[in-house]
Order: sequence, then C-alpha cells, then structure tokens
Amino acid sequence: MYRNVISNSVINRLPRYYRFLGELKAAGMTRISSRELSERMGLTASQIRQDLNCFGGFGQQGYGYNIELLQSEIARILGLDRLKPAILIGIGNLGRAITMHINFESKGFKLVGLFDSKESLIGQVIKNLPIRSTSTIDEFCRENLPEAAILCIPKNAAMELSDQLVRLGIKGFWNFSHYDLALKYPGVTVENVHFGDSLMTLSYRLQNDDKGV
Amino acid sequence: MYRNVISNSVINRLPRYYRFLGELKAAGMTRISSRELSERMGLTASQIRQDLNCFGGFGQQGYGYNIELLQSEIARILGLDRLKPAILIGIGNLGRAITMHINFESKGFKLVGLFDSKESLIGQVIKNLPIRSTSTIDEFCRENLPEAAILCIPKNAAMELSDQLVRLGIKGFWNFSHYDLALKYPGVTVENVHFGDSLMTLSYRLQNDDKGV
DNA sequence: TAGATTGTTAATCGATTAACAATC
DNA sequence: TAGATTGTTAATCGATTAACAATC
Repeated sequence: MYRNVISNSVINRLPRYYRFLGELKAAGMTRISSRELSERMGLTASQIRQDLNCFGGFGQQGYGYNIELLQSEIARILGLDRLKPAILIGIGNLGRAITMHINFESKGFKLVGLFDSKESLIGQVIKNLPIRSTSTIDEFCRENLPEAAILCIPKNAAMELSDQLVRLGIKGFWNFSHYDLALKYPGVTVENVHFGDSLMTLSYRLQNDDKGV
Repeated sequence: MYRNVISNSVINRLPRYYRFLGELKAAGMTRISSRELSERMGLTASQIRQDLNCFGGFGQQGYGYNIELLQSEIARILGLDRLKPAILIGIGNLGRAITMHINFESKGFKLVGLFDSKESLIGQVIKNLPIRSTSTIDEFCRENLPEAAILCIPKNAAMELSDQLVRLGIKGFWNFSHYDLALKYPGVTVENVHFGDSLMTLSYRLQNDDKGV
C-alpha cells in the first residue's frame, strides 16, 4: 500500500496534540472541535484538521473529535503501543538524570541496559538496571536486540561507538552528543537534543527581540 | 534603524554554524567557502549565504569566509558576548544535571541563583551556588536582576511561579516543564525543551520509517 | 430539518534553491 | 588578468491558511 510521506512539521506536532488531548481527557472532557482545540493550543483550526487528515478521518462532521479516541489514534501513530528496547550509554549527570527522570514506557520505549566505560560505575544499579561495561555491548545487544540507543556521552566517545552500534542493529539514536550521526548514517533515525544550541537561541532572542516596545 | 525580522529557521541554525566554525578553527583552518561548509554540514551553499546575509556581508568574493572572523560575528549576533544573569528553579535530577553539565558562560548566560521548595535541599551547594528557598525569589531578583529563568519543575509548579517571575522582570524562559508559557506571556521569550516530545518523535520514526528498503 | 463542523481543494505565504552579475 | 566565490535577485518548492461542499 502506498503511504504518503508525512512532513517533519506534522510529525513534530503530534506529541503536543497527544499531550493536550491527555489533559482534556483528564479534565473530564469527551469531545472537542478543531476550532476549540486550536484556540487552546495557539494553532489554526485548519492546521489541526490538515495534520490529522494525514493519517485518517478521525472526526465527525457537526460533532468534532472524540478526545479519547483521537488520543489513542495518535498514540498508535506515534508507536507508543509497542515498547522498543533501548540502551543508554554514558552515566554522567545527564545520563543519570535521563534514566531517572524520563518515563520511557509512556513514550514507546523500554530501557533495557545502561552502559559506561568508567570502571568505578560498573555494577551500580539505577532504576533496577545495573550499569554495564561498554566492552560488553556486543554481547548484550546480540542477546537483547535493542532498537534504539541513547547517547549521553561526549562527541569523541560517540564517534568511536557509533559504527559498532549501527552494526549491532541500532535503528534509532536519541543523541545528546554533538556528533552529527545523521550525516554519517543516512539509513538510521537520529533525534538530536542539543541543549547548548537551545540555550544560545534563547540568548539571541534576549539580545535581539524588542517585544512589546 | 530598521532591522529585518529574522525567521526562526535561520535563528535555529546559527548555533550549529557557530559549533562547526569552532571545530574548523580548532582544526587549524583559517578560511572556508560556502560550498565546502555546505558539504560538511549537509546544507546547500545557497542557504548558508542567504542565512549569513541576513546579518551582513561577512565573506569576500573569490575568497570565501574567514573562519575566526565569521565565528566571532555569529557569537556577537547570538549575544554570547554579554553574560545574562539567570536563575534555575527545581533542583531535582534534571535541574542538578543542567546545573553541573551546561557551560553557561560559553552560551551567553551566567547562572547566579538556584532555587527549590524542598526544605532538605536548602543550603546545599552546587557549582559554588547555594540552593535557596523559592520563598526568597522576590528578594533575590530585586537584588540580582536575572533576565532568564530555567524551569526544571513540574507543570503545576511552573503555573504557580510564572506570574511572579514575569512580574520580577524575567524576560526569557528556558522551559523544561510542560506548561505552555508562550501562550500566556506573549511578550516574553520562551525556549521549550520537551524531552518527552522528542522521544515520541523518535518512536514515530522507528515505527513508520522504512528507510533503505 | 437546521446548525455545526469536518475533510479536502484552492489560495497564500514563507522558506529554500538556483542563477548570475558583482568583485575580490 | 582569469578564476573563484560572494551577495542578491528570481524561481521553485513546501507548508500554512482560507474557503466551502459534504455530511453528521
């Protein structure tokens, strides 16, 4: 079956729809029109209807959208109903915070392994997972077949490890390093989180925006 | 003087230019053409020239761009040369990791205060900064005039604190919470970092992309 | 049925890419 | 000078918004 390619702009909005619908559901609402949702989210009603219709007609003329139904459809589209095994590499401050702070199960993943190269950390347990030596990644991946790797390591370490990880079948990276994985492995999915870039963007706006003047 | 409005797309690319130029400089290079930079970054040469010319003509025909000069121009554009005082609120795993992990000084900010509401944390010192009680924010801000606030707190706490922070003169938020500050305070700059959304996007791609098939 | 709201097509807007004269 | 590469205008492409017939 032919499937339209969905633009990045649309994909990036899906998690936000999912969150908003969850809040509406929690508030006891059962239905909503694209117009009301647009006002709450700061979008246009047109855009919401266009976005949703990339995936199918989830609404009903004259009625709007059933909140619970729509949310579960978006969950399915996002793949949240299949927990993909993931490993996290680099248990520094950031890796530790990610491990403890993120609810992987509600976002389509299951964290199955933690790795670090620092001897003193090996064996320590976080969230019921022991920290393993990076030298055991090969063995671990052949047994557990993780699909995603979360890189909380410096650029150099990412450069050294990425070939191995791709060879071991990693299909997606959640990349906190400054290594441009997407350039080197076009067949692999990379989602970059660059704190520094985000903070510099804020600096730009504080420096240059003259809002409200 | 009239200043063109720069599009978000351009602004979001600036930190990445800055990073790449830093690497080239560190590698001992002194000049680069838009074509060569485009190949290294995975962009088009046209786009690079268009982006840079939003801010001025930093290149030279027949030669290209001086790497050091261009990087320092971008630093200036990003406002990295003025360290804006910032406070961080919420010293959980995430707030702690941000405090320790991020080099604020190289990104246009100076972290001047840490806050949490949890009694047991008050007084503890991280990166030479004592954790203060959120009840002292008013006093602290009137003395130290922070321009930015980093929110590492849950949605509810963000909802409760934001009015106060805006009233105290906070002009920019680095927002890790799920509270949509931008909707409520149109005059204030908000840079959202939504880990969960980013991870769900990765889930979508692992579920739906059939790359290389 | 009448009113409301979707799904979808058409129009607009903005961002990216291509082309080329200017010039180092 | 000749070659290279910018700065900038024009063309293209894609995303957003508007409009409206279909229909619940």
